[in-house]
Amino acid sequence: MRRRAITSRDVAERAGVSQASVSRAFTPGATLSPALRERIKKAAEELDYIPNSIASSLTRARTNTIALIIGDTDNPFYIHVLRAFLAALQARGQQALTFTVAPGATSDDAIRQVLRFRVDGIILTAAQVSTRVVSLCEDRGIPIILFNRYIPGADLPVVRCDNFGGGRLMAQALIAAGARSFALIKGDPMGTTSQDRAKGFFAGLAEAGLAAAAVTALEGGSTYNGALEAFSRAYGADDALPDAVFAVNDIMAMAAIDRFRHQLGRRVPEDVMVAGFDNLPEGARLPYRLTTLDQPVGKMVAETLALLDQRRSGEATERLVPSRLIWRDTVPGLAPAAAIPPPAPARSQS
Amino acid sequence: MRRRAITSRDVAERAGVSQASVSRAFTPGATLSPALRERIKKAAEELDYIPNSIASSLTRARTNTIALIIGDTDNPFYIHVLRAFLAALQARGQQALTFTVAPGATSDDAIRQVLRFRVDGIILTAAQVSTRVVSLCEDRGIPIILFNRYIPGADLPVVRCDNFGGGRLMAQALIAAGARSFALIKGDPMGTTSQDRAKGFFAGLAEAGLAAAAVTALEGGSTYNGALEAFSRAYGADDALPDAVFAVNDIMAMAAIDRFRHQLGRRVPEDVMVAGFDNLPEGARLPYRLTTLDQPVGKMVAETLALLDQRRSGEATERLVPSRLIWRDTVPGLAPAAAIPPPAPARSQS
DNA sequence: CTGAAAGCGCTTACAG
DNA sequence: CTGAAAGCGCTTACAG
Repeated sequence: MRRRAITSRDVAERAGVSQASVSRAFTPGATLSPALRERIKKAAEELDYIPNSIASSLTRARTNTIALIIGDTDNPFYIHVLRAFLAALQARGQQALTFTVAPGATSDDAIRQVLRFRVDGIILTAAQVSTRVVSLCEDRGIPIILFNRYIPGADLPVVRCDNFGGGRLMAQALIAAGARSFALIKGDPMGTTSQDRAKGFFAGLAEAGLAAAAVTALEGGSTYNGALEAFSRAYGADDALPDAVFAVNDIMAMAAIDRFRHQLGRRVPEDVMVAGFDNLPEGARLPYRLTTLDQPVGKMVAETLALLDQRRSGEATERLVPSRLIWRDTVPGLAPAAAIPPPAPARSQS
Repeated sequence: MRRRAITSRDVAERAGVSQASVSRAFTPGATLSPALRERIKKAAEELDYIPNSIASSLTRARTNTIALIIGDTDNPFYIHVLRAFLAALQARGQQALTFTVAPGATSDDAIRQVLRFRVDGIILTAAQVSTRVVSLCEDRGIPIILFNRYIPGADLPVVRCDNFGGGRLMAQALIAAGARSFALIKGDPMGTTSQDRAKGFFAGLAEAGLAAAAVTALEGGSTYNGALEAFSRAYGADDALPDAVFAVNDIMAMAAIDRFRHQLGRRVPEDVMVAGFDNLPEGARLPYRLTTLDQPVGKMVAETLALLDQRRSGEATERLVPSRLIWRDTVPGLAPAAAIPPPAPARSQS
């Protein structure tokens, strides 16, 4: 039943040429007379020949495969990032070896796996790595690029949003909207993204002369449920609410809105303003109409792949992409709702 | 800079053994004296040796890699499915080569790619294939398993939810809740999933003596935005609403609720009942509290991997998994809200 | 238990 | 332009 696979040698025999010529017929750019090429293609077609790229990977020492390691699949933002990478990689004709890593866990195991496969590059999203494993990659000349995260010790190329700048911008915006007391809900304590957004937010407040005492800090673990619990513990039925809540990502901002509206019967933005960060398509929908900061996923993905192409794994590079304020309805009064561009989805409409 | 990779030969030299013994030291189950094994492991460690699985794939004719082809990343359900597969595959020590396919497009190109890579199996989710490509897989002994879809022509193993039964069940439930006029919104016109749910729904109505005339059928393309547009066209501010809406998936049910509540100012369920299918975690949240049918993703994924292990690619097998009614707040009166189990997330809380 | 050798299916200098 | 041959880094009969 499971017959031996058809190889280039079988095709060669049928076409009456050498095996090397068959290989050339399937190698773009190889020199081969049109006559031979045609004869070979015909024989290959008749035999349903499909070249074995495992074998070609072995000789060329390139697999045409990129590893995608994603550390926070609970945050829809990284799902959109994953979709964008998968689409972009496919468009480039590259394969994607996808790994997910439990939050908090290190991606060392995944990377060791990936190293066996001799991938052409590694993209690391919202996940941790040890410097030990980073140097294993460097020794092998396999570029590893950080997406929206940096690692203080290691000197890796990174593409990230200006998280600090975004946090600062949002502080200014909320102050302009009249807020003077705040809650800030943070995400992954190990993640530089959450930390930088929080730092930027505090910096923005400080510049306006508002003390850190005006801020209640909460931990939401970057998930909807984590944030819902944090808000439930922090704000009961009779508690006074802050003027504004800044969630370091949209999914936690959505949890804030749900807590206030559906469990406490408060109004957003009249009783409490809420703002997020990411510009998820989900946050743009009618139950939320969330004011947020846009992370340009498409642009960040393109920058990442461009860095990968340069593959100077030695030189550290940083591509900082700015975020942009998106005014919707959960913070009052600064921009007409109609003027707000919808988020640009990764590939199609969500 | 990029030095030659360390191979088993280097390790052999350092340990003073043959290259074959090094290979055995890294092959579970191979016979090798403990003394040698230890000496080899030590040398390997010192050299940072990582076995090349491209080479081993070539000799063993197994890559330990499964292709995941997913055709509808706009529907969050399939994102949850993808996450579940990635987690399960990793737990089994297998790699996942992930492809997305644009809705409506065929996965033939992706499968041809994958065939070059000599994957150990292909899982096809919400995507089309041609019978031509199916037979290419069969010829090569590569099992291909359909997840939540079947292909009338081809005789492929499939794991799917009892979509017909679920649609029928929901018809009965809505009738029991008092509904007599209905809107039904369908998804991908090419997808058997959407079709079967709709058929089951009509069957359930017919059994209760309700004519198909009591149903307004809409096309939502399985997306939030597609469904929102369909409802916007079908129901304006002054239009009478049906007693109940059955959306063939949750994401379209969420669009229905948003349209009615936020754009038309109607109440759900008082003015119109809404039910979905999938039991998305998103639909369980406070703004929706959606009544729906649960698809047991974890179980379906486990069944799929079990089928893959059998890899009798000739025999067609069908694993039908039942769905279960989840009563929440968008259909009144049949079960206490507190008694409803939350959806079981793929890996952790969403 | 261990080693020498053949082989997996390609690519790519090297000749001609 | 084309072919014969070596080689990529493993695994696995086959001897000993």
